Amino acid sequence: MILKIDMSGAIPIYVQIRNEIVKGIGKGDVSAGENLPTVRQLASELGINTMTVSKAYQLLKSEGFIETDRRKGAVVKGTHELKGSLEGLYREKLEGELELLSAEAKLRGLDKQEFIDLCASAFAGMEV
Amino acid sequence: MILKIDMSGAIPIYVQIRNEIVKGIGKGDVSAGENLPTVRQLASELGINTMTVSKAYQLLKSEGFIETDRRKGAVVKGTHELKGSLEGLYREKLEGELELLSAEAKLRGLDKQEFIDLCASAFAGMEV
Amino acid sequence: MILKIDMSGAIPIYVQIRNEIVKGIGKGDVSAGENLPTVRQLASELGINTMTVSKAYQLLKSEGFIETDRRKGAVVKGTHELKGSLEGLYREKLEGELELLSAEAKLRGLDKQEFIDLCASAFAGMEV
Amino acid sequence: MILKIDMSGAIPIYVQIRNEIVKGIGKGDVSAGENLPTVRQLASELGINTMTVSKAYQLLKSEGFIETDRRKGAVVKGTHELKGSLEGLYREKLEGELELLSAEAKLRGLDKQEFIDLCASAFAGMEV
DNA sequence: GTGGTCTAGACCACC
DNA sequence: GTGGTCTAGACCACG
Repeated sequence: MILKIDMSGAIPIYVQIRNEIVKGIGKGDVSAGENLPTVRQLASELGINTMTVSKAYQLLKSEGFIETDRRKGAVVKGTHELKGSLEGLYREKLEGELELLSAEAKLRGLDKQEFIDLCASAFAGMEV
Repeated sequence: MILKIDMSGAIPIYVQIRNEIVKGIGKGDVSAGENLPTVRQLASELGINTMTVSKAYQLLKSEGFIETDRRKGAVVKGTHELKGSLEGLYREKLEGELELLSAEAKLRGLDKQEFIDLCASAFAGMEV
Repeated sequence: MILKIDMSGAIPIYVQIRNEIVKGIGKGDVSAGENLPTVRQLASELGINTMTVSKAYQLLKSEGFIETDRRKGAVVKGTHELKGSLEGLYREKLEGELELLSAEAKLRGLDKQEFIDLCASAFAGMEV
Repeated sequence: MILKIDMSGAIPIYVQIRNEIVKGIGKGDVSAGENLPTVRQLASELGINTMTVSKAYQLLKSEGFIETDRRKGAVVKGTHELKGSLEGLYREKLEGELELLSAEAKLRGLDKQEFIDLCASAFAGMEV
């Protein structure tokens, strides 16, 4: 498990870790039922504080992406277990972010087709 | 010019203002050459400090979305004046964000078509 | 007399006018003894307030670059009349600015020769 | 880290701080990878508000001279990481400033050789 | 009237 | 501990 983290930059490290792991699950780098590295492992790999990693894991857990078991550590949950939870709120948030991204894309000179192609190829990267 | 701002919440107010204005420009609520409200106006409308609004305007200025003309206040720039500059960096950032969004969408149970439809309708909401 | 003015941007318009005129005198576009356009002329050409132009002329006068005569308007002074005045202060200011420019040039990757070549060609542009 | 700041005077304090730090990096007073004083430290040394220092740091950051690492504070970037980005715009700005300086130098009675010597010795003051 | 700057003091998230 | 954010109120230069 190798994560791209930008130590400087505005986004908090624990959020970056969370994001990278969500991407990793989406891409199938780690599948449902598999273990995430331990907090200590990941912290030492990235050269950061264990608290920071722990915070990321707690975030992932609270969002329903993983479960933490005292014996097995952090385990990725299946997609179907996630569906339906917070459905409405999530949709709203997603739509808001897409609205912002598409506004910016348009102002940067992308046309509709280019934008949609980018969206499609991003999603395609997720397919197993 | 009415902006939806979440006073509590993690995203800094000045970033929210920036985002809302980018959306507004994208949708055509304000067109190239038109004025944004003055710093004082917007600040009093939103019930916040002028410096917070000023910070948002400076951010928009540094990103090339607006200009501040000493005589006319803040003016929206044309879309074409933006193209090309830092093109590559922007693409990379956009792709990264779409990757994250599509990973999360997939894990939340959306299929490819649903995701793309959402992207398309977000872009369609922008000015023709 | 055509001046490049950036209406937005950090530098006050009257300072930009002052700078452009100093460059113009240096290049020989206007020679010692010649007239500058009247305040009204220049203001209408640039589409700005007469007060702004007037302020620029007052600045040039206070620095000794021009003289204003009620009958003849603003007249460019000769180089020799300028020499010696404020000699020490000017040198200090110039050295300070060159220090900053060379620091920045170095950090931007220019080597000494490139920097000096730029300085030389800038000065060469001034020779009549 | 001691900076010469002119509290009264036209140039904003945060710009002066930025300029002094750029010079400091150029001269090698602080090298790549080294830390700048913390915002609070510098603010109390200079007897000014933290926000003013913060503004200077953000400016330096936006220009690519420093990074702010949440763990280590503000860190000077290597010179090479700067090269190439916005190269053209920078050159234009530098040439414009040199044009103004050399025009003024000529009108103040400096000849070409004197001017170039000043440029050369300014650059020579920078770190080898 | 505008935006830009600064202060003094405060709170917060991050690590 | 750090930098980031925000406030309330003020002053200034610009045009």
